[in-house]
Amino acid sequence: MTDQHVPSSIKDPGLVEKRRNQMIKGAVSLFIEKGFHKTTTREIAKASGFSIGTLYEYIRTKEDVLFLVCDSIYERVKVRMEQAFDADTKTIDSLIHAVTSYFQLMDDMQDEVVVMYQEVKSLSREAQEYVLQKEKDMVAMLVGVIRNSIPGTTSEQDITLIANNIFVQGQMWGFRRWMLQKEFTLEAYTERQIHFLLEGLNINRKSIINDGRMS
Amino acid sequence: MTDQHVPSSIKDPGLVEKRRNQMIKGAVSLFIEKGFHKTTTREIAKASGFSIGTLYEYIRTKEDVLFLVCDSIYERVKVRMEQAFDADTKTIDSLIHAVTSYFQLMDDMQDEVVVMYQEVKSLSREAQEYVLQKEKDMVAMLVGVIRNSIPGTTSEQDITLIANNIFVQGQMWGFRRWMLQKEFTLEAYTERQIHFLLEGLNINRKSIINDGRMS
Amino acid sequence: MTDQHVPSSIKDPGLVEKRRNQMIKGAVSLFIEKGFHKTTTREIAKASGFSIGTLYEYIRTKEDVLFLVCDSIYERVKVRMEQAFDADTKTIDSLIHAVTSYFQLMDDMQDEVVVMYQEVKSLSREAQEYVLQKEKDMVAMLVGVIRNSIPGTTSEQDITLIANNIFVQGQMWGFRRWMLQKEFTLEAYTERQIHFLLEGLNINRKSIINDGRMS
Amino acid sequence: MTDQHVPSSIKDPGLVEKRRNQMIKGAVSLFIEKGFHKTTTREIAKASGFSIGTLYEYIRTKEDVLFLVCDSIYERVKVRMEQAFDADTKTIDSLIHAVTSYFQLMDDMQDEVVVMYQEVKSLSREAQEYVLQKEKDMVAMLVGVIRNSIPGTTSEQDITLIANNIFVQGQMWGFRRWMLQKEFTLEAYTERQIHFLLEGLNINRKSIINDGRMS
DNA sequence: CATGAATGAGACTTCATTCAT
DNA sequence: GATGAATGAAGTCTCATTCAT
Repeated sequence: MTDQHVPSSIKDPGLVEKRRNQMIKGAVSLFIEKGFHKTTTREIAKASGFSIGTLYEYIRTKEDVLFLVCDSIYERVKVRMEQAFDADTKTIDSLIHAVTSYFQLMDDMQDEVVVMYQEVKSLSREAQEYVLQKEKDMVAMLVGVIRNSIPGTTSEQDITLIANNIFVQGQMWGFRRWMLQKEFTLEAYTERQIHFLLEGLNINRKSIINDGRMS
Repeated sequence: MTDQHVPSSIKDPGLVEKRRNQMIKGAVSLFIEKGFHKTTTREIAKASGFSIGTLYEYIRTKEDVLFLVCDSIYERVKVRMEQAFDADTKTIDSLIHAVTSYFQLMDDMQDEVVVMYQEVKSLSREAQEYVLQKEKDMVAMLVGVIRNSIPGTTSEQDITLIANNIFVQGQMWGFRRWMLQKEFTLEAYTERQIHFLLEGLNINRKSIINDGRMS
Repeated sequence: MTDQHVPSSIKDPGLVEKRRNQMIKGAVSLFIEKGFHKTTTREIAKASGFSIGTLYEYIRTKEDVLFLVCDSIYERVKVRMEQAFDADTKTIDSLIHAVTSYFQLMDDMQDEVVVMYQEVKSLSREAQEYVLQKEKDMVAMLVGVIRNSIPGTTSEQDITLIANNIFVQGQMWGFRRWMLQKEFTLEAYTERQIHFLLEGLNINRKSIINDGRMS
Repeated sequence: MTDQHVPSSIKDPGLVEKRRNQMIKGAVSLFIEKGFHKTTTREIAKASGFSIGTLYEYIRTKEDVLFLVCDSIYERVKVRMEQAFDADTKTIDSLIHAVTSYFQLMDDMQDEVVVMYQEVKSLSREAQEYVLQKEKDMVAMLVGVIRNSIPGTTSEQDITLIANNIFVQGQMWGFRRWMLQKEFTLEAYTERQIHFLLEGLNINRKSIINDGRMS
């Protein structure tokens, strides 16, 4: 869907979406490689496969590219989280599944996620608040899963804290890869984090063996 | 001590240290306010209390300022961690004390820590590796405390994981302040994180009441 | 009549004229509002009611638009001057009538006239000479009226000078509106200028009351 | 005197004045040659004898150059008018002298004056109002001379009108040079305009021969 | 040692013009 | 004939860095 937050001079919405996707794809890899500030608009244009003039038909400002990139990453993460979290079962397994899926997702998109968190501060206050909301939505999803899966005695505050812990543990798999990915496979990392999570909640998990791998 | 990694044309080491401290102090607040890339060298010079010409007597490039700033923050964090972790006691209380002290430290220096992690990627590869080593040292300190404090049956891998978790939980207090610091006081945050930590380790903590507040 | 000085790729002369009239109308108001240089061709196209592609079917360059605009203004001024100056009577009243009509005209078209004189220098030398000729024609018309209306003892040089004075006094009503139109109504301005004109020529004007208002 | 309306990053006011004078000199000739919009900042820098970077140490914006140029021209005109108008004598000769001097001035500075009036509209509203005030001051000077020199029966309105007429007649010597300077010498032009001026005022001037030429 | 004026590479952005549909 | 997406030359302005004083 065409992002209505960044106006374009091009009228055809389908074209706008297509070109912006090219743009995001090109920009993400550049941002991963050298960061937002060291990437020039000409490089973005070239990596997107069109001229600098064309680039500016689809955005107003270099910062718009960053916004589009961040928004797209958030969106992709969110969509995949929604897919993974839709289990109706209210068992501990659905929490295990959610965490496993989320960690897998953070592994798949680690470059994007790392870049996004490093550069988001370069957005305008407005734009930052916009993406912050998406972040809150995602934490809320995690909160929902946890609340459904564990004994009702846990306080809302504790649930929030645990959700944040899980959220950040997913991110740290990417941010601290130089340490963690030398010591753990993703599977081992996931297993141990879930272990401590459940122990922390005093849940006598039968088995973590039959957790599903997410699609 | 004068940082030997950044050469200066000035001979007097005492002067170099003095000027660099002025510089770091000025630069940190600018970086916190507007980030490294949006801060100009002129602004740094002015905030440091001397001219642009003088600034360049004490550094070679703008990146040197960032390095000095990151290094200084790491150093301050490390020093305070060493002070807090020097307990010889091998009890669970020393872990509790260490975590509490560390979280307090992360609260005190949250602006600096946030800035440092956001900008460190702008350093050269060399410089990044240099500061990464400090990061590893700090995690190692945490590993040491944990290993000393808990039953010997815990695997080294688990200890590493727990150290990383604690480390990141300290950082997230600053990074996610917009969420956490609305829901928790530092004390409550600390208490609950320690609670889940010990539960996760199946430690039947007597009391967390007598944890020391660090200096 | 289609202006043959600016070629068009469109064959149908009626259409060319129609489109160019739309174009001139749109462009004039833009030029009045923001000047030639700050007006973009896209804005001209939009104000004209067609697309940028279509605009370029009827002109070759942006400068052509300016030429068309200047030419159109000159033409409109000239036509109205011809209507007002066609009196055959060789009396002082026809001079009074001519000046009155001309000032009225300059009042009606002050925006256009101001814009034209401010932007004409942006035309090519050729185009400037072309419109300069129209200017000369208009002064010549004034010269004709003066020569016919006043005693034959006045030198040709003086007549030229007076024609230029009148010409410029008409323009200054628009150019210096911030001063003159605060102090004078158009009627008062006209009356006093004619007064000094006739006094300067030592003409014992009977009455200025019966000067005609032009259509 | 350093123009306080355009801030500079250079601290030494003497240097600012010196460099700005270079700048104005270079810019005026470029503006005369090709107009403000077709002159690039790089050309201005080169014509001023310094680099583009240095240019921007002394101004914020290209428009600042135009403002400095217009202000400087106005100031030079005003200073010379003050010198020429300072006569205390309340005779018709002082009017004659003033007009003669003013026309001479407009002849000397015709290029500058023409450029200034053509480009002043590109200034911001603020800046336009600032220079407009100088224009008003100059007209007021003319008004003062006229009021002192002619019989007291003339109305203030008429004096204003005459002052504006003289003012514009000076300008038109430059603006309409393609016509006037082919037909008149400056002396003849001056003589005939003064002739009509005095006749218009019904002043029986003794002789215009002994009018002073201004410095 | 300190200063700050000078430099110019290079960044972002605009916009007149073209041309395939 | 009409459209509007694509182009890229060129413009304004910034800022890290140098060096004469």
